[in-house]
Amino acid sequence: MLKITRKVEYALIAVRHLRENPEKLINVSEIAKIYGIPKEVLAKTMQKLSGANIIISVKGAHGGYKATKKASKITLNDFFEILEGPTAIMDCYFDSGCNHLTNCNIREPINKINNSIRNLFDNLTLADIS
Amino acid sequence: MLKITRKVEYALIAVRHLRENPEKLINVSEIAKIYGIPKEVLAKTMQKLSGANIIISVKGAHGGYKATKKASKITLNDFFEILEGPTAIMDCYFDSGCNHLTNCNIREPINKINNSIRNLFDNLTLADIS
DNA sequence: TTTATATACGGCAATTTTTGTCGTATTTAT
DNA sequence: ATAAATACGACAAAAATTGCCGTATATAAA
Repeated sequence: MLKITRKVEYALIAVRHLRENPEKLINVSEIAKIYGIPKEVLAKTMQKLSGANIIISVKGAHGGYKATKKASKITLNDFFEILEGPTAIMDCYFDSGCNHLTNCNIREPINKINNSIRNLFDNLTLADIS
Repeated sequence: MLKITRKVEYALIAVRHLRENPEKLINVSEIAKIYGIPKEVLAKTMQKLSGANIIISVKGAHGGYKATKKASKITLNDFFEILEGPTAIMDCYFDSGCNHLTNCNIREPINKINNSIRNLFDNLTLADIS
């Protein structure tokens, strides 16, 4: 529990790699090969990051990706939410229904914990892990 | 991602319930009914908590559980680890192998984040959520 | 203009993890 | 004895994650 997904792990690795090589345009295959990541999975993840302007894509032969200036300022919380949706240790925080529990006595403390975690990730940027 | 499991959720609910009723001995069926939790799942979880001396079990007819004094001082980190093992956002932190990535560039930052999260949960006790 | 190489995107299969169910044994109050 | 409770293990079902494939589009270079 409390794990990040491989998708996020791959994305962190890729962004760090791009930021370490700010000049070059680097393609998915290259990153996938270096770190032993399945190419297609990484590709889709990169597309999401590109859509969120964390990285820039160049199509066609000799194309690839490079990190944007914005990248360094992205918080981990934003990064996670771009890839995985809202950060919360329990879904009931964002669902109104909470259909499993007819009578919940821990919603408030859970929300406090959620806020603490979100606060933690709000204060870390991609620059902090690159 | 970054979710706690139902097992932990159920355990938090149950412990809070026991702590709200410190006099009585309360059985699994009762808690399961009140909160709409599958009895067998909760039962197994309670057994783990009992093994860790967070709650006391009394067998036989009119048996049940009640919270120990120790319970209030248990940190969330300990609580989570009793039920789910080590707290870490990536498994590679505890595995030595990390067989998926031949060349990892984010291990250090990940470890920092792990430490931050563990620090957060080390400073919250069951009393804080009861 | 053709070819090779790259991103973009959607669907689906395989795997892993989580969640829930069942059966049996043991303990204890009545 | 019987009923009600915990203790424990095995397995089934469901959900989430992870990986793979096919196709479309864009672009550099031959």
